[in-house]
Amino acid sequence: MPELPEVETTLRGVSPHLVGHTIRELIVQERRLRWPVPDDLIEIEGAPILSGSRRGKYLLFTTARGTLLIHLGMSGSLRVLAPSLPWRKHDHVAFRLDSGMELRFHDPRRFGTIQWIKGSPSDHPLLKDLGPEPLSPDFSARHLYDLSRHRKSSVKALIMDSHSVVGVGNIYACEALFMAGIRPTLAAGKVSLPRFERLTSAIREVLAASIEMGGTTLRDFLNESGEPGYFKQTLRVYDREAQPCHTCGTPIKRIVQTNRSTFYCPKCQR
DNA sequence: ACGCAGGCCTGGGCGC
DNA sequence: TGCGCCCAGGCCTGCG
Repeated sequence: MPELPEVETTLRGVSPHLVGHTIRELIVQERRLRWPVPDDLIEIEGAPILSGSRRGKYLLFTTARGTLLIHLGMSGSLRVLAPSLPWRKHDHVAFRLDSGMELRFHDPRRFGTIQWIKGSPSDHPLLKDLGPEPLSPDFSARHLYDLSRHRKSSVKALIMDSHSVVGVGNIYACEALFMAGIRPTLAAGKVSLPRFERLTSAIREVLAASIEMGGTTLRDFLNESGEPGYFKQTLRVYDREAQPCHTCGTPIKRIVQTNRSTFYCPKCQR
């Protein structure tokens, strides 16, 4: 489920339950995630959580001893619930809190990650080379333009590259390119500065709007309602192969780029 | 150095 | 109903 808006929604949902609280007990049911859950994560027991934040799709919870990093991969989710609730299949890790609740990590495909970072998170290998946050002022048309000169790969690959900008997954890459009227296959190096202006605006817009809608999910977040219902209705090209473009009626095309599905309108996107 | 396919996993949907 | 195949919202690694 998680693209950036879902990660942000998750952060907002779990943070109030974690920040200012202490993890009393760590329970690891399955340590085989993308990388093994590290042994020294046990150090989190007894250390009050000082803050929660997000960097790209990474969730960060800081303590005086270290930082808990969680990535949800393709299928991960977090819930705060009563420890008495039985473990579902694919519940892998639980953090028992002093509040009597627990944070539970669930991930069928196990592409997710749980790491324990000592020292500065921004120096961590997973974080140190990340590009700007799409909703921050550091993310600009000029930034993309400068990065893209002489790049022969596609503009879609550029915006999905976390060195360029974080948090733009396959869905929102497709959607933003549609909004900007840019053909996903276009070589990044051939996109003009004005077109990058449109593209950066579109990326900001689609992510911000989606986070807004994540707000609806926020309320019932703890009941594991899971999938936000806003999704399908909002999407203008993603997963709409052969269906008419909302703007011009032309059938939406599906192609494969770098092993991922790309959806676009062959008429509106040039 | 750069760009891309492969691989990590499970589950859902489809055609036969 | 069952089986095999394809596909999936991410991202690191290693190859050419």
